[in-house]
Amino acid sequence: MTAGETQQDPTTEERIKEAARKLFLQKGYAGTRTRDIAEQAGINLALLNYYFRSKEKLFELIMTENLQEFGQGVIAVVNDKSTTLGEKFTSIVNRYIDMLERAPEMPVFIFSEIQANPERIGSKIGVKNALTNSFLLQQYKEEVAAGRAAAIHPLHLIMNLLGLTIFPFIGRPLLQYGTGMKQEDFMALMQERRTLIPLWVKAAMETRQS
Amino acid sequence: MTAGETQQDPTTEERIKEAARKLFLQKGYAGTRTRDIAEQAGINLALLNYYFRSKEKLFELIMTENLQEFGQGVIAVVNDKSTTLGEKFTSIVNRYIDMLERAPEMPVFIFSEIQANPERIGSKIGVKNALTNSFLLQQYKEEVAAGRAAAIHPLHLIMNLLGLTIFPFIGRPLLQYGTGMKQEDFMALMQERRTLIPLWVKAAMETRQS
DNA sequence: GAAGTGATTAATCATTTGATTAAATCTTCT
DNA sequence: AGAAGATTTAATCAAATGATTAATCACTTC
Repeated sequence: MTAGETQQDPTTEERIKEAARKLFLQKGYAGTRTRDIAEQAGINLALLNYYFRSKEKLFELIMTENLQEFGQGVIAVVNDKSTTLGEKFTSIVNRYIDMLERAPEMPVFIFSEIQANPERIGSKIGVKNALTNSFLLQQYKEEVAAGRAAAIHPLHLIMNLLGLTIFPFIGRPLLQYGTGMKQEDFMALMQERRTLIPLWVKAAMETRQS
Repeated sequence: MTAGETQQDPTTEERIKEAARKLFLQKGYAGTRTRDIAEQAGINLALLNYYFRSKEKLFELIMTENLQEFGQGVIAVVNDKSTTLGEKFTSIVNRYIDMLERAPEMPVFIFSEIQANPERIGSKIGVKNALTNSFLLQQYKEEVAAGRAAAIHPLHLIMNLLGLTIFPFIGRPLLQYGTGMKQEDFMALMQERRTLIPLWVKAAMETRQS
């Protein structure tokens, strides 16, 4: 099994990691028992410690990967010199919606773990000042200078983009319950938002306080 | 101590509830130890069970109150016959920002508990179909009929309003870290959003796909 | 001031939970 | 086949944790 695994059944180590990812994302660190992970992975409890030393270590691995993936949603885009501001909006929205279709629990997982244990996270975050020096910011400033955008704090833009995109997934259970909407209808709305959100963010960028 | 407590020191029962609220909101159900609650409240561990029977019961109390308060952010507003659509937007935004200044951890708490344990919540939610029959919805339909709003699904509007308002608080630790921004600067942005968000939501409402 | 009642405490219980150990099984190489 | 090393298992440990109990304390009532 050692090397060159092209589409083989997953290694025991991978099975554990997969099970851990699923349960941690759903139940959080404190809400997940190592025994649940073992059962989910179909392995003996001791194997978890054999491969990953401890629950804590396994969690840190999962958390780091998720923070990484989550951060890439913006980082990979904001410094692209070859795209317009509007194209960046579209790209970020699409990246996040793609991601959230695969792992809708990710945002709640990340934000709740940060809220519960801010100190534990610190080191693992790679977004430090990713926005303040970005090319996106520069492009926005040009828009403002040219009078095509209102001079609001650029963090408003980022909040708008992420809030409009990510929040529906965070609030989905409640929103769905509050409207009696079915799963597939909800997902259809998310598809509409791929094109709507960039338009809205641009419109917001041009809105001036009267 | 029995009755007529006007601004007295809180009852033991209240102290426990306050401590529980604080810790549950921050750490979640699974992450909170009854001993932590007791310590935080400055009481003996047994008193928690004396007053509230069990951790579970105490949690349900806190959760119900929070869901209630969170739901009132929209429910109390959407059926007001005396306000315009725009006034409703402003009212909802201000209500949530007020709420989130008091309890910024509330959204993450609510959504993560729902995600971790959807079945336990079900009964406690009072937002069932609160939106589908609301007066706000009717007002929006009139705007569409009059050609003053684009004919998008009204849930988009709600998502926009809540996403723009609530998400910044959910993502605050990450956003703050990612920009190196200080606490008070962040809060200043939230004050700006009180007036900006209603404008943006209205602008979005009028945006048509080209 | 004794009895009664609710509030509070220290001590303890039973279970859960993360982790470890020692033995068993499987794999690989010769 | 058999030694060597990696993987897996069942059993067990120690600490943490939710809950209970029996005793003590504080206050009221008669």
